Amino acid sequence: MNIVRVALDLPLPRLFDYLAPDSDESDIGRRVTVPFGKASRTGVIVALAAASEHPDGKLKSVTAILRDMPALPAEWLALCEFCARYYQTPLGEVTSFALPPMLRRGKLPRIRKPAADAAVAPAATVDALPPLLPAQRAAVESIAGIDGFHALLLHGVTGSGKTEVYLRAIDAVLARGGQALMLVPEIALTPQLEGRVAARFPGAHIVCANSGMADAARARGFIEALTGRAQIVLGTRLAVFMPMPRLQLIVVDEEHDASFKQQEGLRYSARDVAIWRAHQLNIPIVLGSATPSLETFHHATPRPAPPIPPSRVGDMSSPLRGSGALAGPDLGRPGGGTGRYQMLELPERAVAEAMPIVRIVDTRREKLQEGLSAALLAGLQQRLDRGEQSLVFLNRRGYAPVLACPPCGWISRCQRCAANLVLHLADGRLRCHHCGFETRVPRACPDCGNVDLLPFGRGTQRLETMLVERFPEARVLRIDRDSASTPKKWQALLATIHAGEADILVGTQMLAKGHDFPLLTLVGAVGADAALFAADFRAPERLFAQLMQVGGRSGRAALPGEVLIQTEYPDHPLYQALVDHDYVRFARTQLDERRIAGFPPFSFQAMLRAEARTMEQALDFLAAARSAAVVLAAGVTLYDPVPMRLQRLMTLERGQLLVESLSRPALQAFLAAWMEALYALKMPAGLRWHLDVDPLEF
DNA sequence: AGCACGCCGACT
DNA sequence: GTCGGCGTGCTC
Repeated sequence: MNIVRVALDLPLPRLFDYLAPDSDESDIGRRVTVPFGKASRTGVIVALAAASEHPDGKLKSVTAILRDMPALPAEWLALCEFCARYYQTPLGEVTSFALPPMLRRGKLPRIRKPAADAAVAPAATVDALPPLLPAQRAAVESIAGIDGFHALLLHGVTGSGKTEVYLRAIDAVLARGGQALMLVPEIALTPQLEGRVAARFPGAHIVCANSGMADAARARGFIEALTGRAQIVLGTRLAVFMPMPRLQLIVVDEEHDASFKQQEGLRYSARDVAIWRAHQLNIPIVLGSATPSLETFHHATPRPAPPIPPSRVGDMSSPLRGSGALAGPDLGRPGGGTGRYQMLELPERAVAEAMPIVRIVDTRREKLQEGLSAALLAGLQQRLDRGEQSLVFLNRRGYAPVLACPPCGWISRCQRCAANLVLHLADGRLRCHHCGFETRVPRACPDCGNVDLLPFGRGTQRLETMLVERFPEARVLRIDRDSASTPKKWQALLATIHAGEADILVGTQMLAKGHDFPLLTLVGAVGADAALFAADFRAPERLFAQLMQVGGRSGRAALPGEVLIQTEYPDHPLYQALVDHDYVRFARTQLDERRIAGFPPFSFQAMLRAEARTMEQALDFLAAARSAAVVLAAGVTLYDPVPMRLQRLMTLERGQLLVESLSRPALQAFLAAWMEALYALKMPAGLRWHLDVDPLEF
């Protein structure tokens, strides 16, 4: 009997079998329409079978096997299967997510006439290529010399020429007739990058993949990748699922960036999945960053002597294949890493100028003016006098984080979330940054009628207002999610900056990524200290990366740059490392702390989260989940269920339960068994839960 | 996730 | 006497 096993987009961890008399091997990897209950659905055939465990008489027949495009290759299915296993997500949810929406629904885009792609014209002529620095050349040669799977960390500051190294590596792949995949953190960066790549490979067929694309274009790109017509695929995290039969190189730019981890639905890390995929295909992967994630840095740090037995290559159960199923991480060896990746250093800027000078401004003894120190104000005045641009970096939008009535103690709170409403004076509203709720700013205190409500704290709007008053001759431009709410507005702001029509920029982390501002010579960082003592153990790592990145915006052209960091902890090692541009020192210090505390990368984690109408319900469920887990939990630590840091979101109370292990395989084995138990657990109505493997947020 | 079936309160 | 609440059970 011909039976097909179908992955359907349902929150059920199993496949569904259907009769398909006319099916054969070539249908594995095809989309298929099937009757389901009283509805019809589209899924993917992942296997054929001669018999089903489901009672024979109850099998339905497929409606239609869609043979309208090439079947998805076995390695694509294997990639989805890995994600399903590793992230404990039903296979049908993974395949559905990995397909563009149009194909998922069983449709096809209208196929464009195959534009007469010139035969592969790999590179511009060699003499037109920019010259390489010695370190770049060494990196290019290292990559070129690789045969088979190899992960490389390309570590280099902003401006050190990482992109040029990627392009050379891609060039070599195209010359061999292969396909290359390049992942970048943000949609906003793809057009810019696409321009650069297209200019470099004028004859090549380049395809973009990101969630902002129109349905048809995305589906078309997917099919072009699948048929092998696309030579280069550029995209955000979801592009890691593009089928590419001749894939020979993966590049992950800004690999440390948190946006490679999806925070909802399939909570995958595109960087980690990319590493697994490179291993699966036995090809090299290049991870690039000025401030690598500590996980990656750890793997790219050589093992300490004496050498530990070689790692077990070929263990497909984990994306960062491990040092053997039962081996723990390398605890107790300060300064040592795992040596699984190769480190490629780009120590200097490719363009001729020096790194910006970083200075710490001690604000403990000083009376600040609206949060700004005399040193920063003087710096701004100086740049203004010289006709250069400055940037004040404050990672908090709005006018003030809260509005309060001092006499009676009222503060602006969100009705739906355990959070304050942020004052947005520019449009006279109070807004919740978590759920989007907003109201007019009240004229008087809703509790006591007092009309003297006071804003507390400072956001970008308030800084902007202050700077306009303080420097009336300056053109002050604010760049945050409010002022750059659409791509069009964002482009307009960028154009204004590039045209030199702004003197002082006030901005959030939006400004930190990927853009050069040639006229910018001063960056002031305000309010950074908060991250130093945050509950999240990754906060310092993020702060360092952010300050390094925002500092890198200054002094990229002919003008030297300066960075002023205002702090009440001028001696903090994080800031001192920034002064010295010493990422490696910072990373080692952090890794030592993590080693002692037993945090990743020295342990592996998963987070079970639950949301319900009451916190009691949420925590009760987590407690029940914990009880169900205890018998399974060999080699795994289960912590107590606790409320999440943002306790209530959209009127739902949220709790979480952390699971930790020194062994990734042990954690994986535990999670698989645990999920089975959890699916069997009875749930109060309205309770929802999910598992987050390798969580980034706590 | 949908979508059924299935027993207990206020409406034409 | 019926419309409808969401509890629980199933989908090849």
